[in-house]
Amino acid sequence: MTTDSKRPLTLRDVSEATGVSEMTVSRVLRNRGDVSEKTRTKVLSAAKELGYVPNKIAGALASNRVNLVAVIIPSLSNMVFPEVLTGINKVLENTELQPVVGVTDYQPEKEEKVLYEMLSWRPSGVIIAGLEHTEAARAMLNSAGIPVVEIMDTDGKPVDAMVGISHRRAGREMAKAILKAGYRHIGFMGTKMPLDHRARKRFEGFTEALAKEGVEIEDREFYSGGSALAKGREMTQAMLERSPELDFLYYSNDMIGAGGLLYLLDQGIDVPGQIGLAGFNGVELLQGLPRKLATMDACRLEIGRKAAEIIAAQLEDPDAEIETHVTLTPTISFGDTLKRR
Amino acid sequence: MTTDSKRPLTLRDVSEATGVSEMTVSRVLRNRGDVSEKTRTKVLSAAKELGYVPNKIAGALASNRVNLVAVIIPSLSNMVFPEVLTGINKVLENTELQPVVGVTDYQPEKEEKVLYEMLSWRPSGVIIAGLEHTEAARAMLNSAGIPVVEIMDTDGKPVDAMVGISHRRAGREMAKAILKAGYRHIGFMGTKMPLDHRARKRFEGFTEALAKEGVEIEDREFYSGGSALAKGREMTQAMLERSPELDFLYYSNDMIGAGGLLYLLDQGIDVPGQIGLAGFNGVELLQGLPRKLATMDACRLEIGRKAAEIIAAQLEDPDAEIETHVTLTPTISFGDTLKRR
DNA sequence: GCAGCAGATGTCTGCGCTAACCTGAATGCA
DNA sequence: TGCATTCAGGTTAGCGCAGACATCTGCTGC
Repeated sequence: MTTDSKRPLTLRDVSEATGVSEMTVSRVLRNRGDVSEKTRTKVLSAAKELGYVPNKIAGALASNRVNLVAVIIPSLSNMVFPEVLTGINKVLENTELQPVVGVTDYQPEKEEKVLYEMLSWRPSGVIIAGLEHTEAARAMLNSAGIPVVEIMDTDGKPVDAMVGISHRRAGREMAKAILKAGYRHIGFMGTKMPLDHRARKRFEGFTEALAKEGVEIEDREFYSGGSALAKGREMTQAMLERSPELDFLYYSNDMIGAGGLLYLLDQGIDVPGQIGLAGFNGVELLQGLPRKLATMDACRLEIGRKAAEIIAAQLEDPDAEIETHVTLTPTISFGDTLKRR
Repeated sequence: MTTDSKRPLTLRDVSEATGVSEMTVSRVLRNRGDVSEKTRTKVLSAAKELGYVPNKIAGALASNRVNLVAVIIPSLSNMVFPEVLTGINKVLENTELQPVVGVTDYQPEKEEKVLYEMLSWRPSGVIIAGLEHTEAARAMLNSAGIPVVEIMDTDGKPVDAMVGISHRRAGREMAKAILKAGYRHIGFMGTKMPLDHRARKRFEGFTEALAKEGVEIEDREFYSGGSALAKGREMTQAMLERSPELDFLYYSNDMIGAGGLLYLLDQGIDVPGQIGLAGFNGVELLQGLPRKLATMDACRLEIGRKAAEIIAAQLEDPDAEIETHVTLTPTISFGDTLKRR
């Protein structure tokens, strides 16, 4: 079918094969301008026959248009960002735009590097996680001259647009719910991640709301690496041995919360009677647990969707009036682990 | 710091700011050729000052070199592909190469489209999941003139290189292990995915090895969508109500297996005495379960790593002798759910 | 003192494509 | 019939950068 040639094919090859000019071939392949049905089919069949694939690099340079949207996220290894990506994809699928993903591993310098690399491909927009960036990164975003949406978090000032939830508020709300349910001796477990600003903000909001009622966290532990589920188990065991008086455990994510839940059930401990539990994220996984862990939905899909919509809308009409500061409201889910019986 | 100008910056702007030629600026920014220390620092500081970001589109067109590696995978929503990506990243981090990810949702037409889109950016290599592609996709891969590595699966003929495991064999081995442990009444649960060829091949290998010993699967069920953990629960319950004589359940992935395990433990059923269980993938999650599910490691990280190494090696020296058909051997892990007491 | 050479820089050209403009033929309409 | 308009297609001129080669300087060695 295709002839394996040395030199990669260009418009000229297709043009020579059909006897029309390169420009006409270009028009056909892009569905632009008036081309007769006859030449159109002739060109298309020749292109297919040859196995011609347009060179977007040349096209982008000539037209100064690139259909790429840079998406920069810290990690792929928990389910939260893939779900955001799904939301982005859903929206961009209906457009000419294509997401391109870069991963930063929660490292600011790496974020800066990835951003630089991506901007050097002159994307049409940027979706980037978080509001905290190096100064250089912020400067790049500022002067890139393209729509920028910072996602996940709205506790801060964005470069351009932002879509997310207030993690501080999320922490506060959970604290209030816990206190309201009557728990008073609270332990906290989370990731050892000084650079996960969202986890940090949740924690701050949490302790702040507790403090307002004169309550303090009585024990805490942080982990890094390893299987989150197993870590949740281990940490929970260790913490309860150390601080048997605790009556509530707040986990910074659902995975370790689920580990803790499984451990407590194993031990025959009454949940939520003796000890209450809550996590964060509202991951789908929880649906299959023996008992539903209390959690708070992080609106991941919706964040991705909204962010992509903002980019798409701004590109379609740069002067359009668009809501550029979107704060979604996470809903708390009490499950079976946050209520006194 | 940076001045927000209308027109995007080019080499010329930096060149004018420093008084040297564009070419010298280009040389400095790419660390190529001899440039005096004095001009080097002058150029670098000017570039930084202006906030100049090179235009890789123009660079790629001029040099005919693109540092992108297309990575095409079916999904991001279970942990297997993200882990493959991690392996790829680990290797490419030490090179100039950059992965670019495309997702196909297990749809051949979408795969074809994504591949076309990616090839139009003229990447330096392609890593693509699976050996089954549309004829057009195969033709594109063939004539792209770049290294191609097909990953995950080695039961078939690759376009160029391949790295993976034999899923047929994986299914057979598991069947043998189950029979050897003495189980005879076997049920199967999996995803309703005619296009997940790897799951299909495992299933084929599995039934084939059972048949060799005169055993047949006595019940089966397929699901799609929803939380895998919850589905595992539901399906397991349904299947055991329907076929109480079963003494072993084989799940096509660990998530539903874990759901099944949790259900059985809830019910107080003796695992593995009364019923044995096994999944597939060796996901990290399992480490935190009350009982370790038997499973088979799919070598995901290693597959990603190897694939990236092949690409990197071929690009470094196209004539190098490289092992291009790599079949890894998955190890079976018996856990606590595959042995008669 | 000058050939010889390496280092440091500039000039010119073209990568493959598309925006913008141009041309010639066919058509419409008063 | 004459002129405007549409259609179908061609021509020209870059987009921003890097390769190839040319140029110029300063220095070594004899």
